Amino acid sequence: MAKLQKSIDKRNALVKATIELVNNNGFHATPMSKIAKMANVSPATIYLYFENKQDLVNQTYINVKAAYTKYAFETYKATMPVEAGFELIWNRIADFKLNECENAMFLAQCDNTPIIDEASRQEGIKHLQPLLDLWARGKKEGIVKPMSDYLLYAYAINPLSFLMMSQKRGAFTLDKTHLEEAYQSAWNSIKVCK
Amino acid sequence: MAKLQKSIDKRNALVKATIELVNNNGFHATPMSKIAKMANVSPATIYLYFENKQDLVNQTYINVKAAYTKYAFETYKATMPVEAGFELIWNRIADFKLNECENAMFLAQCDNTPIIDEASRQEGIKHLQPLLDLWARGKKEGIVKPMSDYLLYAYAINPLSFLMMSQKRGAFTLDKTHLEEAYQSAWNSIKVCK
DNA sequence: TAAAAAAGAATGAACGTTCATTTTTGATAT
DNA sequence: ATATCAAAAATGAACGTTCATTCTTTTTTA
Repeated sequence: MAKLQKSIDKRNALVKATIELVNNNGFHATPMSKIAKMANVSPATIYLYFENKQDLVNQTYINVKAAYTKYAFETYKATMPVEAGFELIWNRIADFKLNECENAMFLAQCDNTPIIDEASRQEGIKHLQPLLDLWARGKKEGIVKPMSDYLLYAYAINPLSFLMMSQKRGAFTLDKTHLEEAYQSAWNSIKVCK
Repeated sequence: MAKLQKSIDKRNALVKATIELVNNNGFHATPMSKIAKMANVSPATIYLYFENKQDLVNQTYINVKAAYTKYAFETYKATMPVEAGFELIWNRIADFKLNECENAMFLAQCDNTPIIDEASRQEGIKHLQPLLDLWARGKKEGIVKPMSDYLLYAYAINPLSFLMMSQKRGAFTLDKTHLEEAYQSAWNSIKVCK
C-alpha cells in the first residue's frame, strides 16, 4: 500500500497545483516548472504521471468534472418526485460551486476556452445523465417545460457559474437569501406555469 | 486621411486576428508572430500600435465589449416601458451573441479566465449601465423582482452565453422557437409573479 | 528630403521535455 | 532482524525550440 499511496498523493498534489495555478494565472502563465514546484516535485517527475502538459490538464479536467457530478448526485435517488429531486440536485450543485470554488472556477475556465481536448470534454459531459433523466421524467409528467436540455441547463444550472465567478471576483457575496431567490428563479424558468 | 485610415485598418486587422486566434487556439497558443502573419504585418509593427501582448489583448477586450454594449442599446430609449425595453435589449443581446459569435466567444473566454487585467475588466463593465437603470426602474414599479443585479444578469442575460457556446460547439442549434422559449425563461426568472 | 512607419533579422529569456544519475523501495537471502 | 540488490521512482541539469520584444535597415509618406 505504501508505494501506491505515495504515488496517488503525488498525482493529487500535481492535479491540485495545476488547478490553483491555472485559476490564478491562466493556462498560458502556468509552466510545468511552477506546477512541479508547488507540488514539491521535480519537473521530470510530472512525466512519470502524465504524458505531457496537455494530458495533465485534460486529466485534471476529467478529475474535477467527476468530483462535481459525484457531489451533485450523491444524495439523489431516481425514485424521488421531480420537483424535490431537482431542488435537491440544484442545492448540491450550488453548494459545490460556492464551497469548492477552486474546482468550480477551474471548470468554468475549461468550459469557455479551447485548452481541453474535445475527447476529454465529451468524457466529462457523460456524468450529467441523471439530471437529464430527471428532466425527461419531468417533461413526461408535464411538470418541466418541454424544452431542449441545453435551454434547461442554461437557465437552471449555468447561472450558478456566473454567480460563483462574480463572488470570486469580490463583486458581491451570495448569502442565504440570494440563494433562495436564485433557486426560485431557476425553478421558475424551467417549470410549466399552471 | 490616408495615413490615419491606414493605421486604423492595421489596428483593426490586429484586433481581428487576435480574436480569431485566441478563439481557436487559446491565449497560450497564440504567439505574436501568428497574429502578425494573420494581419499581414511584421511582428515588429504590432509594437507601434500596442505596448506589448498584454496591452493588445486588453485593448481587444475593451473594443469588443464596447461593440457588444453599443449593439445591445442601439435602439433602446430610456423612455420605453420596462417590459418592452427589456424585451428589446434582450433580443439585441441575443442577436449579438448568436450572429457575432466570434466577438461573443472572445468575451466569454476573457470573462472566465485571468487573461485580462482587472482595470480593463472594470472598464468593460461600465457600459452596461442602461440595463441596470432599466432594472432599477422595473423594481421601483414592482415589475422586476427586487434582487441583486448580479442575480438578474445571471438569469436573464448570462444563459445566452452558455447557449452561444453550446451552439458554437455544434452540440445543438438555436432556432426561432428556442429563442422565444429562452426569452420566456429569462423574463419569467426576473419578473414579479402576480 | 526629412520624418514616420514598417520590415526582417537578431536577441535573450523561458518553456516543455528528455537525459544521465542518484535515491528509494521491497523482495530475498542470510 | 539485517544485508543485498535489482527494479522503480525521482531528480537536477541540459537540450532544443519557441516566444516576446528590440535593433537596424529599408520603405513610405507628405
